[in-house]
Parts: sequence; structure tokens; C-alpha cells
Amino acid sequence: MILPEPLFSGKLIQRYKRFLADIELETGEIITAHCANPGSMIGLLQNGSQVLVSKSQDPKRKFPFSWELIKIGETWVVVNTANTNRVIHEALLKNQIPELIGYSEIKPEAVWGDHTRFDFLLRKESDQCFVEVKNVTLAENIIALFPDSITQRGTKHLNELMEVVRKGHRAVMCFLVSREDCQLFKPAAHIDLVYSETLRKAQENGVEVLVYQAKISPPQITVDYPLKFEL
DNA sequence: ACATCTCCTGGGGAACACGA
DNA sequence: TCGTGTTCCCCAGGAGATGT
Repeated sequence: MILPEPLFSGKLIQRYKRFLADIELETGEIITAHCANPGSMIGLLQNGSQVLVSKSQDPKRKFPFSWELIKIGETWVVVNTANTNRVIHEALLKNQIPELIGYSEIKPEAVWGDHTRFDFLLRKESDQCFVEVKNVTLAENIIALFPDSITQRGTKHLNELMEVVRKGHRAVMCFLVSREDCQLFKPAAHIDLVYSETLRKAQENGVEVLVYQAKISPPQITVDYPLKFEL
């Protein structure tokens, strides 16, 4: 996918109220950008780090700037979680994920049950495959980790993916590692043990786990290659 | 006192209702 | 058959209310 252009470069001043961040652009102008990542973002909030923001033309938006990427060391990290789904959507359309090719229909935001939506539903005649995507931004010593804080929603999604399998469908948990300085993916048991154990249990019960490395070359973000993982 | 529930944040996308 | 508006849920966790 291509990020909305032009992208504006700046430095992070502070992130606050979960959805907002103050950023000093290269012009010296200080703007407040929307941060479409309400997670804890551990390790990504180094004040003074280089960031890239895009600007929406939607007059109804309260904060026209969207925070897209932050540079940590030598790697860009994808902040805007909406991009993750766009990257995977594009990869599905282009058959770039071998485990998920051969489906005739790709439906985003697929409803499951009364209160759940999975990121994608892939269909081929009567075959159904539900796919949930997660953006992985936390890393410690070349190991990509998820989640970056306790996530009851994430655990709920895993339990519902197991239900998908019980009902005779295919269920896939797909992690996209949105930084380029990792060689392995693991669940962050020291952060959320319940999630970590549920992920392992989900795999044992037929939920397929995929981990892919993203290639981040602003303004382009694509799926690169499968990353090794240990559950 | 502690646990659980609900609401709230801003933007985005899908489904649905409705009027032209 | 369009376009527009509304509702719901997604992202995740904090705050406050409610229940045990």
C-alpha cells in the first residue's frame, strides 16, 4: 500500500490522551496529529524521534494530520494500525500470502456472532476462512513481541477463532511485524500471560498462526516474507 | 474492599435506512 | 439507483459507576 501523500516529516514532542500526539514539523510548525493506535506503544514514544504524518482533506476532521510512522533506531515502525489491515488486504488481493490464496471473495470487517467482527472473511463456494490481523510494533533484542499491554479483546478474538474452528471453518491469526529489526516473533508472556497461553491453545485447537514481516519504505508498505515464530 | 461493567476518546469502514 | 446520514464495531485502556 502507498501512504497518503505528501507525507510530512517532523519530531515527536509528546503523545497524550491515547489518540493524540504533538509533533514539530520540519517547518517549525507544531501540530496535533491523530494517533490511530490506542495501545500502550511501549518503546515507541521516544520524544524527539523522527515521525511521518499525512494530512487529510476531510473538512469534518478535528485533527487533519494522521501519525503514520515513527523511526526507532534504523527502522521505521508503523504507528497507524489501519495501515496494517490495508497492507494485508492488498497482499490478499495480489495472492502474496501463499497460505491464503485460492479464495474467490475477500470481505473485510466480517461479522461473527452478535458482537464480533474479524478483519477478513475469505470465501470459496461453501468454504469460509476468518482472518484476524494484529499489528506488531514491540521488540526486544531482535524479537518481535505481541501484545504490548494486557489485551482482553485480543484474548476474546482468539477464543472466537477457536469457536470458528469448532463450527467447521478455517481460522487464521495473522501477525504483521511492522518494523524491520526483528528475526523472530514470540507472544509477550511477561506482559500478558493469559493472551500468550490462549494463543498457544488456539494453535493446538486448529487456529492457524501466520507471522509476516512488513517491508516499510515510505511511502510504501508491503508484506515481505514469513518470519520465524515460537509460541 | 474488591470485582465487574459501561462509557469515553477520534477516525474509519461496513451495513442499513431513507429520500431524491 | 444513487447519494447521504445514522448506527455499530474496530482499534485499547482509563475513569467512574455499579454490583457483590
